[in-house]
Amino acid sequence: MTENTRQQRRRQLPTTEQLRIWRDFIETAEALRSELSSRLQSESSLSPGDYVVLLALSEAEGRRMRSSELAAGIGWERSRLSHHLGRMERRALVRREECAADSRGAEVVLATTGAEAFGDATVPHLRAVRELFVDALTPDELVAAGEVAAALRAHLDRVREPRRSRTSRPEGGDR
Amino acid sequence: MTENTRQQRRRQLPTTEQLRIWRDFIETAEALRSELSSRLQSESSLSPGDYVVLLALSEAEGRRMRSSELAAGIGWERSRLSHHLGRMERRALVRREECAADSRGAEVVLATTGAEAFGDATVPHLRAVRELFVDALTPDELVAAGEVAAALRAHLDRVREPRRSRTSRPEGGDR
DNA sequence: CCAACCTGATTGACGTGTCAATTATGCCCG
DNA sequence: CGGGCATAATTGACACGTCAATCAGGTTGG
Repeated sequence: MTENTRQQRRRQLPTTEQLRIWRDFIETAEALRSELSSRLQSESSLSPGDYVVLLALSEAEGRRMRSSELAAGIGWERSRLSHHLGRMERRALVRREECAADSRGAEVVLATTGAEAFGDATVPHLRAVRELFVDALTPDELVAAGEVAAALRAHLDRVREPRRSRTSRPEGGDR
Repeated sequence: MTENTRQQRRRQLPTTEQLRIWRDFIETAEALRSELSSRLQSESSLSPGDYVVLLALSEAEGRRMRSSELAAGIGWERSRLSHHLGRMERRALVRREECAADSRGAEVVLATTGAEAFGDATVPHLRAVRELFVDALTPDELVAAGEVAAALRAHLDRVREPRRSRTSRPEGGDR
C-alpha cells in the first residue's frame, strides 16, 4: 500500500460494518449510562453527577476543595460544576465557603448529609457496575474494553486540539 | 470452583482495576459523544438527536412515519420524541400531520428544510465518525469494540427486565 | 498608581432528557 | 350500547449541559 492510498483511505467514509460497530458502541454506552443512572437514582436519590462530586470531595483533604480544582479533577467545565453545586447546595449535600487565600475563589465543602448520602450510595452503585459491566464481559473482553477505551481516549486527546498556542502557555496535557 | 464460590464472586464488588476500566470506558464514550455532538452542531446546526430522527425519516417510505414507530425505530421514549419533534417542528425540519387510519396517531413528515439539512450534515458527520472512532482503532481493536458492545448490550437486555409478562405480549427484541 | 488584562466563579438563556399526569381516541366485553 | 381499560401522543415540571456574557477580584507594566 502506497502512502497515497493510505492517505486516501484516511479520507474515506466509514464502511457499513464500521458504522454498525460505531452505533453499537455508542448506543450501548448510552444505554449503560442510562441504566446506571436510573438505578443510582432509585437506590440513593443521587444522580451520577452528584456521585462523582461527592466521591471527589470524600477523597479530598479536609473533605473540601477549591471549586476549580474540583472541576479539573472530575473533568467538568466550570459552569457545569457551578450549576450542579447550586443544585446540590439546595439539597444540603455540599456547602460553599469563601476562600481565605484568594477571595475570588470558592471552596466546596462536603456536608454531613452529603457524606451520608454518598456512603449509602456507594455499595449499591459498585454492585450495579459489577452487574451491568464486569459481569457482562469475559476477563479477555474486559481487558479488550480497557484497551479500546484507552486507544480512543488517546486518539481523541491527540485530535481534539492539535495546537493551543495562543493565549495560554503551551501545556502538555490537561489531566 | 463450587457453585457457592461462583455465587459469592457474583456478589463481590468490582476490583480497583475493574473499576478503572469501567470509568475509562464510560468517560471515553461520553467524551466521544460530546465531541461528535459539538462537531455536528458547528458543521450543520443539527444535534445528534436531530440527526437520528432525520436519518430514520429519510429512510422511511414516503419520508414519513407514525410517531410511535419512529420512537421504536430509534429506541427513544415517546415523550422524549414528542418534545424533540416539537423543537424540530419549530425549526421547520419536520411537520406533524394527523393520521388518517387512527385519529389518535400522528404522522411525522420530513420537511424539505430537514432533508437539506440532513443531506448537508451526513458527510461531515460520517467523516467525524471515521476520524474520531475508526481511525483511532486498529482493525483488531475495532472488532473487539464491536464484540464488547454486543456482549454488554446482550447482558443489559437480559438483566434489565427479567420478566415483562404483564401488559404487553412478550416480544423478542426491540429493534 | 491605575488601566488593561487575566482569572475564578456565577448567571441566564436555551436545548435536552425523564417522570408523572393528562387528553383523546379506539376497542372489548358484559 | 356503554363503561372500563388500553393505546397514541402531548404536556408540565424539573434536572442536566453548553455557550456566551457577566462580575468581582488579582496582577502587571508604564
